[in-house]
Amino acid sequence: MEHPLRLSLLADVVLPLPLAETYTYSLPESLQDRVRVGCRVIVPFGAKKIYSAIVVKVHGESEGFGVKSLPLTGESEGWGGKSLPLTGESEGVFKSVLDVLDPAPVLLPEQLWLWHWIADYYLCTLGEVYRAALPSGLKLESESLVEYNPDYDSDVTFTRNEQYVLDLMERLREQRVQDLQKALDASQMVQGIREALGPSKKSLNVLPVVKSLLEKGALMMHEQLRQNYRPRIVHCVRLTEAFFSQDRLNQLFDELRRAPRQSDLLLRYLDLSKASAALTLQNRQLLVELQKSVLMEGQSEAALKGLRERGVLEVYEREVSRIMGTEESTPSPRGGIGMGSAFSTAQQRAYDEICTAFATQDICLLHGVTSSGKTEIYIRLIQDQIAQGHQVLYLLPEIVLTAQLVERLRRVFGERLGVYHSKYPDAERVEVWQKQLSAEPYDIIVGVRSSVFLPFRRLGMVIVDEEHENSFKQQDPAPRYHARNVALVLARRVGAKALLGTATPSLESFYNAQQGRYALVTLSERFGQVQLPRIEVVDLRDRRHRKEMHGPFSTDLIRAMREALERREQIILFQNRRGYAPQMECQTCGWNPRCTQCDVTLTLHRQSGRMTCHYCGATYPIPERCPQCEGHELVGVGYGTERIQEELSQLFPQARVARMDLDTTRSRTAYERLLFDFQHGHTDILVGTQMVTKGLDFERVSVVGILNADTMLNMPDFRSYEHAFQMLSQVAGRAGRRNRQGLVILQTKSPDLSVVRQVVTNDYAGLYRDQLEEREAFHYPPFVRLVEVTLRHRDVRVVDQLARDMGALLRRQFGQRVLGPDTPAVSRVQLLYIRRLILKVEVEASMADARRRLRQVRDFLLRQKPYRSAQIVYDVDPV
DNA sequence: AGCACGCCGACT
DNA sequence: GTCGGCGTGCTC
Repeated sequence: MEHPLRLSLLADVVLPLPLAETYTYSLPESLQDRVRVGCRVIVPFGAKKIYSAIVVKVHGESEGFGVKSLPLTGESEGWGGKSLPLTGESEGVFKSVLDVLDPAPVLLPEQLWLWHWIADYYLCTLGEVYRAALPSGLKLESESLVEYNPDYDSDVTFTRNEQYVLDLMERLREQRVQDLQKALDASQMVQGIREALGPSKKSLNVLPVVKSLLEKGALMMHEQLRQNYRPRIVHCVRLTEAFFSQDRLNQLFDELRRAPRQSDLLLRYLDLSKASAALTLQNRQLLVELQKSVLMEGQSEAALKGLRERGVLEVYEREVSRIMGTEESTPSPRGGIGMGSAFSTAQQRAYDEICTAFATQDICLLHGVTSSGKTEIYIRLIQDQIAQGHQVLYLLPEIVLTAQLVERLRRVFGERLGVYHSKYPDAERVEVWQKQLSAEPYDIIVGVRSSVFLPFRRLGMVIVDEEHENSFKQQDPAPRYHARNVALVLARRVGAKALLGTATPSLESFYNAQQGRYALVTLSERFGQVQLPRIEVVDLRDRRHRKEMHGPFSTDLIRAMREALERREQIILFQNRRGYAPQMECQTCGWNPRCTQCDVTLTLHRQSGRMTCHYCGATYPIPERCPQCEGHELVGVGYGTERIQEELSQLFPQARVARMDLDTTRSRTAYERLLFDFQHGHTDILVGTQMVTKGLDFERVSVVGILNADTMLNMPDFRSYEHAFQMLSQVAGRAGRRNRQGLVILQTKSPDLSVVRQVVTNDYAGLYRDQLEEREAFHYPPFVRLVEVTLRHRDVRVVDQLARDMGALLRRQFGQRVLGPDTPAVSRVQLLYIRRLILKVEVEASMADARRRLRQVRDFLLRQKPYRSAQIVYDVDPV
């Protein structure tokens, strides 16, 4: 450390890859003072790739020798070729950092700490956390480009395929390798060359051809970092200072008498800039700045050129935020904060209780029935936080498109509010991220799951709305983290308060409240004395028996809908299956079309005229005849949202019916359109999946129909009743606003289940009591912690053997805490066979120890020959 | 996750 | 005899 001359530094970095280790790079002197922990750097990795990596540690060489992961074999070829002396003193041992991307860290120390916590707790790698945490605009990855070399040696000869690809490249000049295959396939289609290539070949594989063309020098290849994020630039026009005086302008108009176009343009400029000045007031700069595109509408470019040459106007570029656009029309009520809207006495009491609770406790559960006005309470708490100079993170589940809520919060908080949502363009998320790091960050962020990763310098409170929602738990790619729990960990770390709000608390949270770990505040009164809806249970078996079913609708439901339509009120129908029919069946022999890659029946989609696998997304044409018996009658069995919509149109031809499910809400705009239409009464009946259950507030919904509650009640899951209660209560809560009690028709084959009764009487306490008792008796959360183990392999025999081996190994470690292996209901997805084990860890036991053993078991098994190509996935606290 | 290297079947 | 399939191992 005391070498005064040159201390060469090393940086440990995290790559955006699922790798367990950090990697060490040397820091060229020129970069040393720019690098800090939390910065992004560009590093080469492997033979050719280049990535942006995050610096997690900067250290001197001797210290850096802790990188045991380096295989010090001494005969590494690729980088430097030097042997690696055990002292690690030599240059060339490590590759160099190529560049530093950020002048200041993009991650604050708390974020990095949180990354480590997540990787450790959820049994994943830092690289996986990195991938989830940063918006893709901040994650750079190189791509290979092939380029046509016009100067290639004309003596070389080419095969027919080479010549073909070369001709293509001569036109394209430069192309991403991934795109070249597509370009080739497309041109083959057009030219019908397939036959020329021989009938046996499905399609020409470009990679080998490109490789030989590279060797022959006809193509060149290089790696390029793709910059995904570009700031938005607008061109602005302003009057130069020389012409700020009225006299000078008058003189100018004289000069311009022969140039009417220029004169017009200048007049227009003065006009428009004054107009905008009138709106924005007092700012002298804004008085003269105008967006070029606005100014130039219907004007001539030549006139602008003339005025620029005279030095009257100047054109310049300005970076603008995508987030607010340029319309600053929303008045930002900076002074309005602290006013607050009128609280009901119940709200005031709840607010007071929360404040009192926070004096002694850090986490508070707000249990408030649907429409009790929780949002107003949040707003007041946010205002308090802002007044104290703190920031607030407001988390909400993925599915609730934030539009309604954001609109409401925007009215109160104006530009102090930032929105972080996966359905927004990535560039906007990058800007939110950068603003958080700036000197003037947002005071409140409303965001989904991934916003727990955003940097905050002064976080004072986290609000988790709809805390019971499962979409807070990331399912598929690791990290499988629960944003609510991560937010709680973050809050504790930075000393912030946490408020969990919901009408139907998760069992875990309510249990924590009962145990005194969380404060509990209850709000049992709907705002404005609106009554809870009346829930009518309709026994499907009985109605079927009495022939009172019309397809999926009982006569009870039809009557309720008809009456609502006559009163010009709106209806929401909930059916938790998308598509037309969840299954198809041959009328003659009973055959069902199944997915070739997954162990499931295919869902019929009328809209696309195809059959779809809801597990892998594959689609198939509808066969003309049954492949088993040649029969012609293949019919859809059961009801999806698409079919419900169709039946409704027949039942009520005059009603306007809309459908809200995954298929109709692919884009944010489509989603918002649907909501807008419903909200403004352009739709009478809204049919949908879970999406319609989530916190949407509509004024005129008087009837809610749950077409078939049994799909939820029969789930083979220890949480199925809890989930069913949550979902049914939430959807029921959509009914009956203001002046009239709503009506919910709940259709089920099991009307006598206790959970159905509890939904009807809104008896959360009853549900909680029953479920908790069961959880305790059968050792489920919150009495134990679960880790779900999923094994996948292409070969059934291998996966079965692995499942047995793993079961044995885990039992040796954990004894009877291991359940399984089992074969899940859907036993094969995307050609992979699936097995499952569950580990139950007592809450008193050391989870850290359990995690360490789980890691060991996984690493051990994946080193075994036959299991190398297997997937072993741990899901900590599965939902 | 890429990607390169290496070992066995269906085409020239 | 080669081309090209994907199993296996490595990346500072």
